[in-house]
Amino acid sequence: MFSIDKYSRVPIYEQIISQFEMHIALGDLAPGQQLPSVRSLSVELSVNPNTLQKAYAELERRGLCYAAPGNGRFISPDAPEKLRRSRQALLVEIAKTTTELAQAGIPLGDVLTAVSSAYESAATGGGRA
Amino acid sequence: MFSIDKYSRVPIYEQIISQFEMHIALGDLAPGQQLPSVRSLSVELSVNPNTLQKAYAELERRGLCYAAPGNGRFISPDAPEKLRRSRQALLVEIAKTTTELAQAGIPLGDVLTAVSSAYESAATGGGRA
Amino acid sequence: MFSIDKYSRVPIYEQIISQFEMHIALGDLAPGQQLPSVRSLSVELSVNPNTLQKAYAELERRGLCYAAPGNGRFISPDAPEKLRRSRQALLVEIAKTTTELAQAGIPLGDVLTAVSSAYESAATGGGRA
Amino acid sequence: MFSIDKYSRVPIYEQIISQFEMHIALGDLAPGQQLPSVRSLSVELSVNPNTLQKAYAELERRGLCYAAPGNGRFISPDAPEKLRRSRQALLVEIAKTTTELAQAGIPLGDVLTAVSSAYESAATGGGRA
DNA sequence: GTGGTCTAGACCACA
DNA sequence: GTGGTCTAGACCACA
Repeated sequence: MFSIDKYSRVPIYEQIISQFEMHIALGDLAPGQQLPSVRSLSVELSVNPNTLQKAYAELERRGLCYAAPGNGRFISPDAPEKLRRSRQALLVEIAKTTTELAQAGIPLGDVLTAVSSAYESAATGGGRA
Repeated sequence: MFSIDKYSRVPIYEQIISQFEMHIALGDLAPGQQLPSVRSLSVELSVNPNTLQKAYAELERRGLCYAAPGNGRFISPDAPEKLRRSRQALLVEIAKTTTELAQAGIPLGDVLTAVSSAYESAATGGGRA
Repeated sequence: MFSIDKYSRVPIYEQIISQFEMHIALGDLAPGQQLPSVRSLSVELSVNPNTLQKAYAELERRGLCYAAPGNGRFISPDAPEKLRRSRQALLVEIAKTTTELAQAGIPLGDVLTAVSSAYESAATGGGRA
Repeated sequence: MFSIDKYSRVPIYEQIISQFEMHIALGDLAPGQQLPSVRSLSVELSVNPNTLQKAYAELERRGLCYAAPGNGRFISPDAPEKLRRSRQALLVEIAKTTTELAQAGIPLGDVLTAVSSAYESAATGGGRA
């Protein structure tokens, strides 16, 4: 369910967060469902438990899961909703910035180039590239 | 010095902002120079004073001019530099947002579509549409 | 949740902005939560919709909320963080401006007077004055 | 008329600019008056001619003096006016930032401390400190 | 229903 | 005269 690229420039805990978010968005992980424990997943992914702890803490901070001490960690009831909204917020934000760039007279080509290259850096992280 | 298209889909106050920025960039409006008063320009352009106030407030927020109530409004001493810097800042900002979108799993195509369409709306405005 | 003093010298829209920021800082308004609509809140506070629109637009500009036209307005996912960062940024900004004032030869006393009086105007507003 | 502190953290060319501005503000240097040549002043102050050239270029960029090639350099007719305006702009700016800090709930004491310490750093530059 | 823009016009403070 | 705020109310796009 998860795959980590240890050689990517994208930090491992961010890779984990992204993948959890993706699985929540796709419905593979539904509200109420239990997440794998830090220990079991750290073994499965050959990742340091601290790294996983950091990823889980961030997911919690984002309200996507919650911990029931002694029982484990579960997907929040409104996790899919939260995800949808934060994507929407990001798209609104990029549209606004684009408007200002257009007003400032920056050519569309320059903007698209900036966006594409930022996307590439974030997505690949250049494992082999 | 200014021309407004009342039938454009680009809001009037944004048209005014763009044109002021252009004149500052070109040096037609130099630091220290006085801007036309809200009332006089509103008459000249046949635009409501409130609309002009909104445009002027945004220019001021961007640090391009400042108001001396009772005396008028003036181009900031460092307006040309602010203009250059804000372009840089906008490109940095759009790169950051793009990174977050990438991490959220939004396909590059969707991002580029959003950017292009926001750019189009800002730039054209379609006189007759 | 909100209280407006119509007789304060602090503009109504600034009172609204401050109170929203406070509620976000305190966590009363959490990321993703929907804000009251322009119209409903304008009725509740007996304030013109335009005035509220102005306050909401500024909150949005500060990245604390975003609008989904037709759906409503929501607290940004990273609003609490934005709030913290903007405080830092403001302190950095005031330091920069102070440096320029010092270089321009303005006495420290004049600067402190200007700052104090601006602070007073913003904070008090003098209900009965 | 000029005094340079070679051990200050404030760059020498900035010290020179500040002092020219001060003399213009006080009227010691009136519009139309000729500035000392780069060479003569560099000898008088025991400063590298390049440093002086940099200061003069900046004064020119700010519209406070102009070069008449072959004849020397002169204070601009509107130099005092320019100075007054840029000070005004800075004071307006610091008032605005202060207002935002007040709105954000930063105590006045913190703001005054930040301003004072920034002023100190700029003014003294800590020759001996 | 939601947000966004614009006009018309009053009123205030400041100089 | 200058800028700034506010109300009242129309109208648009979007869903």
